[in-house]
Amino acid sequence: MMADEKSAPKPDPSSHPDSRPDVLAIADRLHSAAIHLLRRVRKQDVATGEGPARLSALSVLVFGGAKTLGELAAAEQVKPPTMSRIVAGLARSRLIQITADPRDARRMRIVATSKGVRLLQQGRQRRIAYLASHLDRLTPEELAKLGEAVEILKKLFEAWL
Amino acid sequence: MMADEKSAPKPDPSSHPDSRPDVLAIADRLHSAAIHLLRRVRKQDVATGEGPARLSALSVLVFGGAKTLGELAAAEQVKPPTMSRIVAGLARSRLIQITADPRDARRMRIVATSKGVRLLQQGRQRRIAYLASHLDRLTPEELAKLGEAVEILKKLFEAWL
DNA sequence: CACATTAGTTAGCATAGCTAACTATATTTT
DNA sequence: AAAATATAGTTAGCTATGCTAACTAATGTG
Repeated sequence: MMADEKSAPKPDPSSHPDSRPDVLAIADRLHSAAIHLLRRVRKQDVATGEGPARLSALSVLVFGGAKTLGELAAAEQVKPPTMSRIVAGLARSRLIQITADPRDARRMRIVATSKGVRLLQQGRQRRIAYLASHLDRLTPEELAKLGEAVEILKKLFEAWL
Repeated sequence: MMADEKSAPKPDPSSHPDSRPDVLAIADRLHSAAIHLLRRVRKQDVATGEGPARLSALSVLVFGGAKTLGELAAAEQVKPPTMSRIVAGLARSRLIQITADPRDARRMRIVATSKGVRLLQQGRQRRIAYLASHLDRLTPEELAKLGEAVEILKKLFEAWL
């Protein structure tokens, strides 16, 4: 895990394309906050018995429907051989079902099984409940600000890649 | 990577300790936003030539000063054998310096070398600059809200573990 | 001094990432 | 239609990160 890295070195606006000098400082702390958040939440996933790459690929299938191996690899930003092994592991645990594509024998059609859906939803439930139990310490005003910030980020990500 | 998972199932306030029903929804989206953010920013680290575990351990040393192997393992929430290999890798790349503790020959004193400090700062620079270049699309108002939210999270984390 | 505790290492296992080289099927070109 | 090319996945083999169990070495403690 990254260390706290509280204080970034002072940005020098004259040598940087950013028009506003505080953007770097906010980027810095946002980065640090995201690391801290996930570091804490991820520990809940151990209870599912599956590793993070498998859980993540499974979530693509559960929320996005049937995919080929190549589509899954692209969605996860991973190379095909890597996804090949992840898929093999998920199949061994009976969390996905693989069938042949009738149009193109090279392709595989991958779907989550009901067991896969169940496992993912329970894991998600655990993570979110854990995070929510801590957010519960915040005041309603703080919570509202957090909600707004998340919406801003969501919008930003849509225009990112 | 986790899929988007936009819409959480409606929370049932009667069956959950949360007094406010929207806490779960905010937790859900905050979690998703953190995943998306780090997924994007982490790719900048490839340029350092070191893996994430080594960079993270190195950052603890750079920002926290000398540590023993056990202290590093605790800071990274990792078991000693894991940290043992991470430290070996960092030493091989001359990013850290290991000396014996004169008081206790079992302990090792680990510090970042100037090469280590340089590498970490450059990597950090890259990550933050990349993130900042995207945050630059936001309005000053949005940026300010983001800054507030980060402060709220920071405060929350301090009272977390 | 004998025994227990503590700090790190070694061995061995699993997951997860990569590239290079392969097989099998489709598509395109000649 | 045959040959060449392109595409989908797999296999083999490397590195890095995580773990537990079992070990060595040094320190404390009775």
